[in-house]
Parts: sequence; C-alpha cells; structure tokens
Amino acid sequence: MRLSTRSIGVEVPEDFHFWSTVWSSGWCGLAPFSFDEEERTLSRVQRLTSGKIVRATVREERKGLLRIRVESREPLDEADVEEVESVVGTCLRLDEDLSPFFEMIEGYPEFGWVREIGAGRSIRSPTVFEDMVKTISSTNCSWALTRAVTRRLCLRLGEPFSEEDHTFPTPRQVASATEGFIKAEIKAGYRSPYLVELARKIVDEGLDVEAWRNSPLDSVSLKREVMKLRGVGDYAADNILKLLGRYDFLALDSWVRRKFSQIHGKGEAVSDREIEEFYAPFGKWKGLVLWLDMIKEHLVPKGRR
DNA sequence: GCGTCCAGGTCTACC
DNA sequence: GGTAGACCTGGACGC
Repeated sequence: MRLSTRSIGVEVPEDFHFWSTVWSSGWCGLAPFSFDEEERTLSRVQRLTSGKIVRATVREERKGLLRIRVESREPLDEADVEEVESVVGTCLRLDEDLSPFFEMIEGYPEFGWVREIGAGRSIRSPTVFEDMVKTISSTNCSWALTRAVTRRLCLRLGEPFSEEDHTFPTPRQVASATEGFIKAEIKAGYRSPYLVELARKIVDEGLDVEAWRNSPLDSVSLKREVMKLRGVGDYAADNILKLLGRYDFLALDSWVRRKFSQIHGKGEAVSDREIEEFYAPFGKWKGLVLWLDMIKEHLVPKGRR
C-alpha cells in the first residue's frame, strides 16, 4: 500500500510542553493512541469527516512549534489538513487556558517544578464519548485489561488504517453491537451493557455528551448529569470531569490512595477525608494538584526532584 | 499447571 | 444513607 504523507507545523502557546502533556496520563497508551518514548512522538489513527483514514504522528520540532506527520492512502485536501490540526489541538488541549492555575501554583514553592517542566496539561480523546468509554473500561480492573479492551474495541468495531491500527469506534458503531458481542469478543465483562447503553443513548436518544466540554453547568451539577449514566460512579465521574477540564474533584481510586499513602502517609492507610483536607486549599484546582503530586516522580527526572 | 487474589469501582438489594 | 455482596477479566503470585 502506497501512502501519501503531509507535514503540518502547528504553533503552540508559550506555556505548552509537549512531552509533559503526553506523558501525564496513561491515555497515551490506549488505542488508537500510541507513543514512542525514545523518539518522543505521539501517534493516533483517525477517521476524518471526508471518510479518509489517517495516521497522525506528532513531535515537538522546537519550543513553540509542533510538527504533525500525516499518513493517508488518499491525498489530503485543505479541509482534511485543518481537521487533523483541530483533532491534535483538542487532544493536546491547546485551547485550555491554564494561566490561572499556573498563577495559583506560584504561591506554593513545593510545586515549583510544575512551572519548571511545564506540567499541568494531559492528553484527552478527540471526543467525550471516547473518553467516557475508556474511563468506564478502566474501572475495577488492571490497567492491562483497560488497554486490552480499548484495543479490541478498535480492532473489532473501528475502521482499519492498517492491519494493526484501527480507528476508535463511533457511538453508532458501538451501538450497533450487541451486549453479547461486547462481552464475548471485547471481553469488557459486566461493563459491556454500560458501553452499549451509553452509545445507544447518544445515537437513539440524542444525548449530547460532546456539549459537556462547553457546558454552562457548574461542576457539581455537571457531575450529577454524568453520573446518570450506568457504569459511571463517583470515581469515573470525577475522571470524566477532569477530561472535560474541570478539576474540582479528586477522582480517588485505589492507585491514588496507595500512592498518597506512600508520599504523605509513610505507607500507612489514609482516609479519603484526610486526602480531601490535604488538597482543599487548592480549591477548584485540587484535582489537578493531586494528580500532579501523584505523578511527580514519573514526570521529573531524578536529579531535578 | 492450577488455584487464588485483586486491581486505577459500580450497582443493587437490604437494613 | 450506609453497607454487603456480586460482578468480568487477566496478570501476579504461591504452591
């Protein structure tokens, strides 16, 4: 198969740091995302509105400029190129203004490293639907299972770019599958009906989850809306709100509880209330501060901690 | 090789 | 409103 290739340069804000953004969550390893740690690239297979399926690979060319390499079986026109730029911008949250957060964190010397390495952003999916499916697939299971379920969803329900790389399925593609199929072939277990139900609410009942990224609702009301969906409990709703750019909640799961205990509790059990109180001073940014606190050793090179 | 445990939780029934 | 038990899968671990 002969591929055509386009190269696109994208200017990014001064406070944007590419690899910190990619490396700040496990999302970069969930299909159809993939990454190369050595080359410091992030890739994604994506179906464009025109129907063309592309693979976009992003790297930082220099400070303030990203380079996107787009591979496609068909030549791309300007509308396709603009859409790729838009998708990359959404995934990297280029439109998210974190300057109030950076101003707030200036007052906390122990978080000086955040500004220094440009931490704060983390990648998300082009659609809220994809983020929700991935979040539901991450509950009560190992990360390995989340990765396997996500990959199988792409391979079995998405559209192929190559044998190994498929797009993430649309709500319509998931809605057309049966619970039995999701259970048997995707192996999502008891979460299977939740995934089909979410997709069918979008397709058949017109639930507009994409509008949540610009919702006028306050975070508490928005969380209540998100939790109306089956399979979305307290943790999942908090995580989805983080992906929507709302950091008012902590998204406490067993990994975070264990990590907090190691960092701040000398390895002893710490209650959720104590964790809440610890991050309360950070107000509406507390979810983001907690997450950065948890992943500091993952982001900051040993000598600079 | 086999059995058990449990992981980046949620739902339902019951009190 | 609080709590116990069930729920899928698959990797890790002990034997």
